[in-house]
Amino acid sequence: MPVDQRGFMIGALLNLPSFALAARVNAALDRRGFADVTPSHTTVMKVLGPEGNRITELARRAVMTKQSMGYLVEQLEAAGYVDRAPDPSDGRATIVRRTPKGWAYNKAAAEEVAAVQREWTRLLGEGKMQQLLHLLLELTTALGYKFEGSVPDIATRTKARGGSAVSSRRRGRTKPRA
Amino acid sequence: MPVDQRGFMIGALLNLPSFALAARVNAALDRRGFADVTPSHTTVMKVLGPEGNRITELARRAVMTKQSMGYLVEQLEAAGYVDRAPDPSDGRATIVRRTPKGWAYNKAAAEEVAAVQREWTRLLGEGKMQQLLHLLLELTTALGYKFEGSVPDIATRTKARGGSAVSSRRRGRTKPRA
DNA sequence: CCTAATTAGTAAGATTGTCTGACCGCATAG
DNA sequence: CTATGCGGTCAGACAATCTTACTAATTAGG
Repeated sequence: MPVDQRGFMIGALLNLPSFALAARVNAALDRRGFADVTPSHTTVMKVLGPEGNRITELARRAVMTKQSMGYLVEQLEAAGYVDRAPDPSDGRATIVRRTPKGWAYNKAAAEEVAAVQREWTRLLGEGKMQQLLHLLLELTTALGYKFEGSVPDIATRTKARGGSAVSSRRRGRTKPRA
Repeated sequence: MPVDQRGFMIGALLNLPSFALAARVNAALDRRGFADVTPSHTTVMKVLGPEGNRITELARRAVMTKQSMGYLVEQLEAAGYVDRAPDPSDGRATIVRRTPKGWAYNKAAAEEVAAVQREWTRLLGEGKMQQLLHLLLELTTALGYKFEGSVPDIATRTKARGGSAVSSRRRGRTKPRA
């Protein structure tokens, strides 16, 4: 590619494979009987920890309002992927947890990502794929993400409200309270 | 991280930096006076070639319907980022092209991505960043993406309808025509 | 202990971006 | 020169967001 582009190549170079991977995995999960899980629901499943979490915590991790998260959780519950139990330590809170079906979804998703990773390993060669994974891990770690549980902890991410959820700002942050 | 996770690490390892980058760049562009460009509009600007393109072509590249693309282009035109000219070679078609303001946006976006890339280069070291970029370029090339113009040609991507745009399938592909 | 401030979650309503279906006008191939 | 196809718009539906406003439970400060 043109040399004068190298300075901002990182954008496309991260986005294109990321997008391709998501498309592949989503399509595969549809075929495997999880067609009722939309990309939005996938976001929820990604931030949902193995022991379950509160709505508010999920909303914070997914960088959306708790109302929006509540809406998505409601649908996931209706579809049988999660259930809600009262939090014994706090009467206001509910804990959202995976059901067996939710775990099956998780397993299937992990398998499909693994399948794509194997395919890409064939394309790139084992050594280069290992290098790539290692470098990406170093980058994500340097950016402050942690990989302790079965799911990356994105809770530490810079709040970024108004980073991805831009639209609202279009009409001027609404009025400063009546 | 746990070894048994390495098999599908690629998912998070691509997604997290990709997301972080997008958030950073969007926030910066907002501050620089482009707050009226939403993430959806950004998609359009990403697939819009330097010479301009037809709506249909843009829709195909962005993997969305031409109606949706028409809607976004309309807004970008109203906001002054693009204009529309009749295609001299085809009376039906219109060419969507960047205005000076559209080019300014492009320049600002490239600068911001470059700034993040420089920052990440400091975190990782020059050598490792070059390695990373090289490996990612190899991967995207192997996946069939091309980097000839100023914008990656994602036209060759597998159509993927029903990969990312899953929602519609939820209520069963609508009825098979009355 | 009370009261005030905070937090978890829900409710109601608006908005954005997307889709499908239906259409019009130009283009091109028999 | 007519039929079929393609570029684009219009109309209507809907999913996933957001904001504002609220209730109930918790925690902190006298």
